[in-house]
Amino acid sequence: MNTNSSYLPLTSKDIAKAAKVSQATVSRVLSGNTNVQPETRERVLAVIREMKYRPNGMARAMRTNRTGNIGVVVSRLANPLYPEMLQILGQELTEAGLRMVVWNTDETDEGAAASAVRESLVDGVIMTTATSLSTPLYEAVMMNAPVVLIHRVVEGWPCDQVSSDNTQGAISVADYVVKAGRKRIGLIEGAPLASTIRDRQSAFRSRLTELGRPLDPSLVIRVDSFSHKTGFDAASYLLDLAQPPDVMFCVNDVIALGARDAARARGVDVPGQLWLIGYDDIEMAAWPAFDLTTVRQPLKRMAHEAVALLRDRVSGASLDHSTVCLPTELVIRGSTAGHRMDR
Amino acid sequence: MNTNSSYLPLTSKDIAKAAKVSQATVSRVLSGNTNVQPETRERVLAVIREMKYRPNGMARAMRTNRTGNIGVVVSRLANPLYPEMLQILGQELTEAGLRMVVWNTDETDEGAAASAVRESLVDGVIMTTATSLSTPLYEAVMMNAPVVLIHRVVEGWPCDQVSSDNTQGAISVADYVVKAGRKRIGLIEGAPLASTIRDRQSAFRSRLTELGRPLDPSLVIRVDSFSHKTGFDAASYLLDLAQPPDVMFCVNDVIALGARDAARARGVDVPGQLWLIGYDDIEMAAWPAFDLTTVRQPLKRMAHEAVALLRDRVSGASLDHSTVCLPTELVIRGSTAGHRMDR
DNA sequence: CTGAAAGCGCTAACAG
DNA sequence: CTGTTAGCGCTTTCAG
Repeated sequence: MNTNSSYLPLTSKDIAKAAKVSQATVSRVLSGNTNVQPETRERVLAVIREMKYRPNGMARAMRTNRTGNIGVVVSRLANPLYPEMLQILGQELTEAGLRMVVWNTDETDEGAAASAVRESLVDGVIMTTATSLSTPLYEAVMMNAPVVLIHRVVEGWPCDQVSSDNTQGAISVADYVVKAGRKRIGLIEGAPLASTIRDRQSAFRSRLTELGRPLDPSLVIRVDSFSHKTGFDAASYLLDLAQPPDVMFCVNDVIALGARDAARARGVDVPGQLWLIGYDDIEMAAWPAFDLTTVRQPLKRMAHEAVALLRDRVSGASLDHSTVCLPTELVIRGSTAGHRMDR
Repeated sequence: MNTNSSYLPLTSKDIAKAAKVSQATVSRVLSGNTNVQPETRERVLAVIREMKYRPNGMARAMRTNRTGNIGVVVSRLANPLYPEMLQILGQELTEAGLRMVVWNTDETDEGAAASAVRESLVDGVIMTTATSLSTPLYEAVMMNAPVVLIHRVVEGWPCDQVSSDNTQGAISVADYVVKAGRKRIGLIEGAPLASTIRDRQSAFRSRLTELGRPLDPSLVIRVDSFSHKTGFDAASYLLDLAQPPDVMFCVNDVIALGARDAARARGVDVPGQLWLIGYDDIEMAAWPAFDLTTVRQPLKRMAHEAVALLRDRVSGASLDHSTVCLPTELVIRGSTAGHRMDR
């Protein structure tokens, strides 16, 4: 006869009683670390199993001052880069025995995350979308809340920061494009608020200048947000110029995918008439429909690093603030090479 | 001189002392609900602001037996449907003042989520990937843990379930395809474990039979997982048949996108030579590169419903278990209509 | 090795 | 309206 179909708010006290030990002993076998006589431990464990007891996490959290929750702030999940980061961060956190609470902020309001750290609802925060305008977060950082910035970083903030080398990535694109002899170089850029975007476009510009091929301002267009549609529209504009570019560098992949579709819609052959280069190497970039040359960020390593840093900080090892910057890789695909997938 | 650059583990007691009131009064102004004299309240609030105090969430959670965390289980975020669901669920939860903790299970192990409810680390769980094989979750449900199933449902489980009408959706596809006079009807199906998939493919089959156009088994192929690649491969197989289908129904959009790319890679014109139909209406389905006819699930309404049900259950209104099933909509795009985006 | 006892910071009666 | 008083379920000394 199964009787536990109703509520069973068991506590360690109940277990103690049933196992004829003190409540403290139950606690000891649960934490596993302290010395308990093997027989006693077995007896207690048996009762726990028998009664299907689970310790109350909140009580433990309150006592230990640690929830095991890590907040992760991403921006609109519509940009496939963020789901990918979430997936990877989730894996890393799970492996570390932590839970991931997600805030999806539409380019604004990381206040919720900042509050949550300050209220001890999460042990720390991994921030993928920080900018110098992230005021509530900045305050949290100043109060020594465990925060690590990943992907986007903010110079001067006293916290751990993990990024990839966006400057180098953009330089490799500039070098590639010039070496390939492209003449009319287009750029679809964005607001220079995020460090990633800023570094990419400014490095791209200055490298081109260095190479004696400064960007023609009429071939540069700025989008105010990152989506397939804005990329589509921006690329359409450039393609409709009397003298359209023969290569476009897009500051991220979503933009580039939109641009690819704009070319498709106009019957512009890629890479025949137009080369297209993105940034991030999201999964879709490799799909035959896009087959996009792009710059890959080492997301896995970045996530791993970020989680490690955050754990150190949460556990109070008050080391200095690290700034790690990992190398990127130019991934050449059909949107710039000679062959084409399109019929 | 800013002195709070160091740790400040303030408690309501500290505020009480500074505001010359009892600690209980501080608690009262924080919860806002109980009667406090306006002047007192103001004084306390002033001190709180002044000292930048934030109440300790864990202590509150322990007292109220409510964390404000809701677990959401999704499967591999590589399927764009899940990020979309996460985004929408996140919005709904945020609006309800709740936090979203995410578990990304690769088609397995929702055990972590089940544990978390049982340990009171989350108030409830929204499950998007349940199947009859989800044992740990089933146990949690049997113990009355607040769980709601969304998207995929499992017949017979005593918990709230929110789905869309996959049967009707598939029927509308069958009707559409037959009415349009397609002759060789292909199907890319999956393992019938998830209710969504099972309902779609079985309804599609039986409707075709009803219409006197039973499915030709040689035009059916089953994939063992859902990704762009598996869709690509499955479609490639069908297209390489001596007599390939002139329409393919894919049990979800990711598969269909892969199929679209397979057609592209082979130079098969869509919709000229091949019609393509997916299911879910993920954001990318509308991109010009795919322009996919598909069936839309009312995700927003489903999420809203699920969160509402979960809140009721968490707050202990021990109503009966609801099963809501919302209508779907056939969205016709270029992959079946007369025009084409491809050059 | 184990039990007794003291709280973690808060909410919620219960008196005044 | 406000203060006093109990704990929530656990971890962690401190004795024995």
